[in-house]
Amino acid sequence: MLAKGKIMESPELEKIRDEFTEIAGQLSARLGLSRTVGQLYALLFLSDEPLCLDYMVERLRVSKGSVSTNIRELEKWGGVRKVWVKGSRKDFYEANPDTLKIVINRFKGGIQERLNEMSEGISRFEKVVSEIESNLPVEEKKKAQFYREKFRKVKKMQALINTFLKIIPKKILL
Amino acid sequence: MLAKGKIMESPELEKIRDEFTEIAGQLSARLGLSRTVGQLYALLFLSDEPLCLDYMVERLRVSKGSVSTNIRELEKWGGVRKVWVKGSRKDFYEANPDTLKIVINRFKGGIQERLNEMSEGISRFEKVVSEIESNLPVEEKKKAQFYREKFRKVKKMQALINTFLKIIPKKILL
DNA sequence: TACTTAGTTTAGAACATTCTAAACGTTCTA
DNA sequence: TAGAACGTTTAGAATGTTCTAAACTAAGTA
Repeated sequence: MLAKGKIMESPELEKIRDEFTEIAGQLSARLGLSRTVGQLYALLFLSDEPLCLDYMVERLRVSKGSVSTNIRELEKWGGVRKVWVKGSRKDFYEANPDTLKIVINRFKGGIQERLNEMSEGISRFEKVVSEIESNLPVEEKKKAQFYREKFRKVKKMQALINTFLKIIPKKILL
Repeated sequence: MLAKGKIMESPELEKIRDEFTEIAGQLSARLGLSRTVGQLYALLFLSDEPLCLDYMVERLRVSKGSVSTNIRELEKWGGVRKVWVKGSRKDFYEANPDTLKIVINRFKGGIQERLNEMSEGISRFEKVVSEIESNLPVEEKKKAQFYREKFRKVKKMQALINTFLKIIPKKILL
């Protein structure tokens, strides 16, 4: 199953590895990823050699389909990469050791997407308000003004977050 | 329904408000909160007066139970606060205007909890490894060493994230 | 060509989350 | 004290996600 054939493991080390992957799985689930994604990454992170699908299936007791789907998900955002192991026609994977970078990039990407969605909405709203404002009765005009103010606040927040996201890598990575 | 009696609204402004809350709801859902929490906060954020449960029920077309539960969730982490409106025995709420602070605090808290869980695990693992290491066969000793190294890496990451979380408020808030 | 091996895709099962509707407990009012 | 007003709690419905099992595709091997 392993790249260079299976070796016997001490039950204690085996247990540590299982618990490690389990914790990573929970972490992953809490962060909005699937549990299996976290488990897979952890398993590879804690391995000194590339692993094949069947091995991961056996170790984590999950279905082959699930491993297949989730490992490709991981691959998509650079969490693991496929490696060649000569003498085998299986796919082997190894973890990208730069865990922090992976997490941060994914995280940044997600936030930025959301911010963009919000921005589109806000622009649209501002446009509508300026179009209708002159035709509103006094009371409503006040409300329109109030909305404007709020939209400005939201945009300011978005800008803050954006500049902040840009400085993250410098601050945290080395 | 409103604190000072209901006023007619222009349909355009009404539509903007509904879309605004909708977007906030989606944002909220993506960030791991319930959709309704986001909608409630957005509705209050965009209101120039405190709102009561029934009004929120009517505006968002969600059940009273859901509003009750979710507004208290929001209250718990400082997103909204209950205000007194004289002449009514209803509960009125207003949004904490410091949106960014709320989000960041919640976010920080969540991450820190997860880090602590991880830390506990890692400490336990390190203890076990050092206890059993001397009794392991050569091949396994190497693996134990390898595990140690990985644990050290994880701890280093945790430390980085922790110091980073501490500087967030200064960097982003004002 | 038939068989084996490996990975992918998919229909539906299992599960967790969040909602609704309704019952409920309190507090106020007449 | 009866009834209304209000918010809370809860059982179960609706929904969404992620898994499994099995069918499938592709590629190597005998």
